[in-house]
Amino acid sequence: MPLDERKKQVLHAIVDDYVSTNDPVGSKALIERHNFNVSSATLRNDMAELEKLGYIEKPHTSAGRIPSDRGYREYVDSLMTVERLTDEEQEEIKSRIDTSIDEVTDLIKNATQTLSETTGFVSLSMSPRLRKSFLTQLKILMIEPGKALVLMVLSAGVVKDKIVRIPSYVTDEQIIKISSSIEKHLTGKPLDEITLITVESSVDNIEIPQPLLKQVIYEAYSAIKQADELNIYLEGEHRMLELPDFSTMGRARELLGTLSDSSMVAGYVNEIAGDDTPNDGSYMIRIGQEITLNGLEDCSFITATYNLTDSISGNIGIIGPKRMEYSKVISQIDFVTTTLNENIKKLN
Amino acid sequence: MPLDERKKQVLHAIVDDYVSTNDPVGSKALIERHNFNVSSATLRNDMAELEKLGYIEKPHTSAGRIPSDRGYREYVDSLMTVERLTDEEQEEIKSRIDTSIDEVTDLIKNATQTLSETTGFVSLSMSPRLRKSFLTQLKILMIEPGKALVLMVLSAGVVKDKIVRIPSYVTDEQIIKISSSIEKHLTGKPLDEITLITVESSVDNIEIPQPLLKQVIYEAYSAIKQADELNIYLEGEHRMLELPDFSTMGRARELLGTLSDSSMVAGYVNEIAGDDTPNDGSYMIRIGQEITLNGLEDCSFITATYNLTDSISGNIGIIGPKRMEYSKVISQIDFVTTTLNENIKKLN
DNA sequence: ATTAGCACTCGAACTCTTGGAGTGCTAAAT
DNA sequence: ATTTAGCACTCCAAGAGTTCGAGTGCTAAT
Repeated sequence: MPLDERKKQVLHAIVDDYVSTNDPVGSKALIERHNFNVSSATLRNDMAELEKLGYIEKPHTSAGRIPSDRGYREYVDSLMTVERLTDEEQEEIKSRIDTSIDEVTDLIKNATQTLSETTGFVSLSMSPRLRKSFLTQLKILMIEPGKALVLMVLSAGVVKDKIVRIPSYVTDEQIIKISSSIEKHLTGKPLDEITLITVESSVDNIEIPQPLLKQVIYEAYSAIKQADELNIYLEGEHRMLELPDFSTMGRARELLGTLSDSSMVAGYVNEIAGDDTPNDGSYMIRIGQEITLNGLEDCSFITATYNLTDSISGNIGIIGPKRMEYSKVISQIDFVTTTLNENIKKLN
Repeated sequence: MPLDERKKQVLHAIVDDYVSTNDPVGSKALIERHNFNVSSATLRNDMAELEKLGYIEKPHTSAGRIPSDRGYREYVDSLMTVERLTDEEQEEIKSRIDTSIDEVTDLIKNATQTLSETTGFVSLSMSPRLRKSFLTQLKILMIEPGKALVLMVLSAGVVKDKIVRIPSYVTDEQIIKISSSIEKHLTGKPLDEITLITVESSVDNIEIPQPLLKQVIYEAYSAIKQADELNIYLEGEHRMLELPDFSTMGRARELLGTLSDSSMVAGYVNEIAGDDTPNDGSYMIRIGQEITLNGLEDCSFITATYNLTDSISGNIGIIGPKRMEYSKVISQIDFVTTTLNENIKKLN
């Protein structure tokens, strides 16, 4: 049974009021603050109904109501309207984003910081998933005997490198040979199509002792694979302590404890980013219990997608209390992401 | 007036008890827990004296005493004895340190994490100060038109690189020329002796248009300078929330807020690392108000020095509550640092 | 379907009380 | 000159009790 118009308004109002006051909202307060042309008793009936349907709940018998996860979900999906930021707000964000940065990763970091500052929440960004990008250059450079640098340039203009250990008697010439041979065969290949076998077969007819060759190749391969790893960057954890929602030590502790395990968070973000294909290419939301990470039951995740190229993208977003101004936060994320994308384009 | 023997013992006992119980300690409790062969009244007199001298203080009239910053300082400087860790504790630490890591920065990170885990406090490491290290290789590699990678290998075996923008009409050959010319002249020079002028003069007689050359050189120079920047790595901030010392939101907020500004912390650590020349090459301590960072009035800093080479070193240490088991923590830091140094050596 | 009225609930905030651990001081003992 | 026993005093922490107000659900009337 779909909600009738007034019930929708009531739910909308409850979410708005609760978000702004942080107090459970009661029927009387609702009447005072909004122009329902009915009495509080009527609202009480509506609220009882909304509770039965699972949209709102009461912390205890004689308190007002607060939105449940489902209530927030309904609000986000069908009730709210996302407004554009005002010109001032846009200006504010733009001014914080440093346009002089010329390395993509720094650019993304900068946008992430901006996001945390403007929302007041934890922000995060995930490195682009590079499995679809392809190698444009691969060089192995001798650093000193026993130590080499594998340097890769990927299609997105991303540069990755890794120091690898090699047998100390491998010579400069041998490395150069191996390097150019691998490069010749692998250039243009997507990262996820490169396997140990591909790498090995790319150096077929080189007159270098097998075991030695094997080891160098293995190191080169693992360097390539490492370039494909997920990287997450979290920013502004301490801001969570400012929020009344986490003003009890227990909650705060659990939350920051979980966030400190960044690879766990990364895994989760990656998961939800894969789940939804963002409808209009915009944002994905997870609310409260929908989040499977420990200690984030009172949080919401909102992530958007930024693009390095048409096919290579990463995520940027926030983790905030589920009691947040979704409309505003979404438009902030949206604007930051848009600005970020523009700046990335300018770099190419 | 130096403290007489019993007063020293009293102060020692007060610090020990307060650290382990987190309760202000009174004369009776002291008698109960320690073998002073005097009455509580005598201890009361001693305590009054110690208070007059500024070693201890009372939170309020009818509470026990707690050590003042000065009291901790006395304890650390002259009272405590640093014990070796037990074999089990050493084993514990060793097992957490991953010996298979083969990149120095990862090694340091790993040691820092271990330090936070074993102490339960925030740990930190500062990248080595590289100004004294010298260039062993410098290459500029073309990535794509308009984009190049400056790659530096420093004497300590450290590899640094930076993507730089260059005019898009600079050709591969030109870059190679510039690169090898800079490398030839700069190899062997300590970082802090490299100025823009040095770099410029190293490419004196190259037949490349001046303005273009200038820009490439400037970028190369700034890449070199960037390699010399201080980098700090902080780990385990969330653990501070577990401590009773920061169980009030206000303190916790302020603390984490300050720690979130890592460049500020870096600046401070650098400062104190420069202040003291560690006597026996071991650790430096700052207690309570001695720390000039906001919100760290109830903390102590302990840092030690790790060495990449004889002349190149960085810092590793912890930030914990000033109410900590100094003796134990110091030996933990000491052991982690020793282990780290050993592992670094193994890499060379 | 809506509303007025009413009895009932429950937590937040306050006050009050009590108990215990601590102190400083004084006067006697060593 | 130290040390100690004794005592009056202080003050916080914790628990118990009280009050207050915003909320609720239900019923009967509109």
